[in-house]
Amino acid sequence: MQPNESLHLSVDCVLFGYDDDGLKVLLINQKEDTYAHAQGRPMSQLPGDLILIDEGLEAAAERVLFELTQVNGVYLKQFHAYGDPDRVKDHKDRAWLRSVRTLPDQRVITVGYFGLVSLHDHSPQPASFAGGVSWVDVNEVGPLAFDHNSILNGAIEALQTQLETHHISFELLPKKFTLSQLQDLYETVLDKKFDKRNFRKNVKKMSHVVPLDEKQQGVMHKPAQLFSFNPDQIENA
Amino acid sequence: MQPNESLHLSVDCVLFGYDDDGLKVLLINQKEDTYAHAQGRPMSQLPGDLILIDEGLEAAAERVLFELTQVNGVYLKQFHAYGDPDRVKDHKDRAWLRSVRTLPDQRVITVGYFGLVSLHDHSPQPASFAGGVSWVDVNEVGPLAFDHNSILNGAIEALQTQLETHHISFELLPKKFTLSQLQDLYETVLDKKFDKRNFRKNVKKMSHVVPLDEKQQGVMHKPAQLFSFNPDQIENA
DNA sequence: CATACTAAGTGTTGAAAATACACTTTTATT
DNA sequence: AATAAAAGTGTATTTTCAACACTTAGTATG
Repeated sequence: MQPNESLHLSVDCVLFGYDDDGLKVLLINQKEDTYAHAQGRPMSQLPGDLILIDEGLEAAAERVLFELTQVNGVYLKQFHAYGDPDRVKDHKDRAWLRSVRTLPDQRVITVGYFGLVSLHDHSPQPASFAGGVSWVDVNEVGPLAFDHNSILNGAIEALQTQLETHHISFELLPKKFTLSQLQDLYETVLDKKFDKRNFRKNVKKMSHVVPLDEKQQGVMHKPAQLFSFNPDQIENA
Repeated sequence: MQPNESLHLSVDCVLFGYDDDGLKVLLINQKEDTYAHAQGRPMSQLPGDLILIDEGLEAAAERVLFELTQVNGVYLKQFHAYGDPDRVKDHKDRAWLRSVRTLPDQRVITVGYFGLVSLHDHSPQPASFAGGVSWVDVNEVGPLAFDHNSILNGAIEALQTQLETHHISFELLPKKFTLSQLQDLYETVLDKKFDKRNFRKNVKKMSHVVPLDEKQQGVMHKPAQLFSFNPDQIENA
């Protein structure tokens, strides 16, 4: 039983951002100049980094996210660990690795976390070191570095199942929202349509969705009633 | 961003075994003599080990399982990674660590897998190196080493949700089984009762459960019809 | 001030699924 | 032949899910 002398561990964060425009994921664009004298082309990738030696996994995910988005206290959930021995060995990824890692040939196991933010009210300001940072519609994500496309897919699946089993929708919505916004969210994330009346019937049964004494403003149609989530009623079990 | 020079990664396997007697989990009893000249008492723990430097996570889980049970090709599923920096620092666990690890102070992150076997027909022969190995009823598990009690709980939860969403029950049953055995399995794992007639109605709708031209033998009551699973009909999605 | 535009909001009906419930049958044993 | 033990079976009720179209409240425009 030989020990694993030399093996690195990282976290990768799939940060989902939602607004009326759709579901986005935060991607990092590798710096162009990394590739000035190397083969390969800059690609996008998920925000991730090696964990610190005394840092918990969730703490690492929070730190990486904060460093990249300045956002704190978002919903974060581990969904899968990726440990293929060759997952960072692909030719296309070597130039970038050489530019940022002291030991670019080292095997890296990564633990995937997905995070949820609303792009409505607190729009996170992506800190732009290490190349650009951008929100990309989940349906328009091109090829990513490493195995990040499968990590993204794993995160999307995890988000979908959790949206149906846990009460997490409010993490993606503004504090005050309309029922149409809530329905759009479900339709976007689960990629299916719901009947408006049936959807509203179900919402009325959810004790954690509470109507406010307030209406939408500045819209050129019948203003919708606003709702919010009652944190006391949310069982996150 | 200091790198994680020195950090170990292991897999821990929660191997569930099922028979008419209940749901068991495979535990390893730490060797008594490890503690001859040390404080602390021998405890039970989950089978787990450091992964090899070129080994995938799932491959590592398969290897550990094979080394401990001689069983190959069992259903194995990753469910969670545990990375608390102090998870192997507890006083009670130090004597054992010193006896088996070259670097007992090293932080270890572990990835949990759960596995399923039927104790009915192929009863795995626990290889008995590293102390005894035993099947313990999941409801009678005492305090385990490290954070293995929470890992076990995580595995039980994962098993429960997967039993309801995926078709995995046959992994825990003999190739030929009765509907009462199937129902008992569901009741044991999910810890709730089902109505016999309604349960059977539901089973009849499952195209992957097929009746055989064969009956139970040697029972002193009406012999039950035997069923088996049709692998072609099982969508593991 | 009337009209048009836009999305909000609202109930009912039929079909399907889930639940509750008790007696008869088949085999082995004595 | 009687008994014991679990297998096997059907119906009625309740609940949930699915399909479906018009009216309302506000803003903008002529």
